[in-house]
Amino acid sequence: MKTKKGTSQELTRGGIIQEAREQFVRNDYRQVSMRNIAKKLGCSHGAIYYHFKNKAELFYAIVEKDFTELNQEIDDIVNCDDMDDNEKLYNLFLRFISFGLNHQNQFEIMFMIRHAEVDSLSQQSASLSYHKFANAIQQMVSQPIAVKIIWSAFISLLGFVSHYRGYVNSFKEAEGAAKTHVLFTMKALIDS
Amino acid sequence: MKTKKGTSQELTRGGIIQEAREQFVRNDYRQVSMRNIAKKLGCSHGAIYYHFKNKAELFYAIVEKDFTELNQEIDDIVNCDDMDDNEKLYNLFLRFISFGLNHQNQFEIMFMIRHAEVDSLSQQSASLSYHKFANAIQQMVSQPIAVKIIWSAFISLLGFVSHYRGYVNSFKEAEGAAKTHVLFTMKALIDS
DNA sequence: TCCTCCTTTTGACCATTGGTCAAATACTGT
DNA sequence: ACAGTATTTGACCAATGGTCAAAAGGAGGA
Repeated sequence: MKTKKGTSQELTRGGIIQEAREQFVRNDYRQVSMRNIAKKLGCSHGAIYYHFKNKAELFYAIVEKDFTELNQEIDDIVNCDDMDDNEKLYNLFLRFISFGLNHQNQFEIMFMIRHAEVDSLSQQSASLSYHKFANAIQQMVSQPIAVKIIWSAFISLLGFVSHYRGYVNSFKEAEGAAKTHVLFTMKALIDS
Repeated sequence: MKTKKGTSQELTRGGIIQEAREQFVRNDYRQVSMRNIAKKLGCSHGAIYYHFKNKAELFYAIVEKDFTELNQEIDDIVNCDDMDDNEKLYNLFLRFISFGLNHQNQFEIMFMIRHAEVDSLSQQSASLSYHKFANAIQQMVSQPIAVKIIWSAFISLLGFVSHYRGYVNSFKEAEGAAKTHVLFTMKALIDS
């Protein structure tokens, strides 16, 4: 049986992830330590290694969950009936940035920083999210657009997140600049 | 007297920087260790701390030098007489990306990653380079452009470097994509 | 040559990290 | 109660950045 202690104090994957996420929200991958997570959980750091092979795997568990959320958001916009294509595109871009700035450290690991430890795990998820994003764009634009151009648009949004992460604590703080940048990016995309 | 050993084996700021740069080119800030630099220099790691207050200061010394180079390149393009404004803009953007991908780890510290240790030092240089860049753009475009738009163009280029760093070892390997992205960014900038 | 003063350098030391693992502990089913 | 398995512990390892008293190396003067 995998289930154990029906009592109070159990150390579960879920519990570890929860605490790890809390630390991960505020600090970057390398600043968060297994020992500190353990301390907050009231267990030894060794115990965490029973539930997760290593730090990378623990963080990937978080990243994966959050990216499911991003994929869902993309789908929601694509399937929404209340907007025309232009509005959809605008919202898609803005949501992408919003997600990036509200999940800064997860985003960093997925799309920005190459991290030998985490890469092998995150690459697939990142690629999946990108393809959802690219497909969404294709559907929202009247004439077919070169893949290269979509890629440039993606890169452009990535740049926004890449720069503002660290300067800003949440999307709200950069909302104005984000809207400008989204319009900027749309202009290049649509007039192509 | 500051001067010492007229003999062979002296440990100088310059020598340390040179070795540090070599390591910094291949590895990221946190992967480079003072101890390894010392080992390659044939001295103890403590000795480096005599010449540099800490790791951040050592790396800033490198970063600063490289950014002087970037500023120079920007000036060269602005003052060049063989190109019209559009060509200049194209080259400015491409050179910016080129610099970013050929100085990945320096660039990362200057424009991308927020690093409490290094930030206080690098902020000024980064800001200076950005302003040179922004002014150059203003000069190359016929009608005056909103500051916000220039900022978006900068962010867009930053995104390119931000993503390709780590996937690619030098500008050459991403040249094709870079050209596409530069044209993409110019389109948004000029049609504004 | 020897002694002093100042500049460098050393290497032991500290705290902290990710990770491992044998041994101890807590549970579960019988 | 016992056996067997699922967890936890904490000592241990190899790194890291950083500090600092002590040692070494030089230059100049007597």
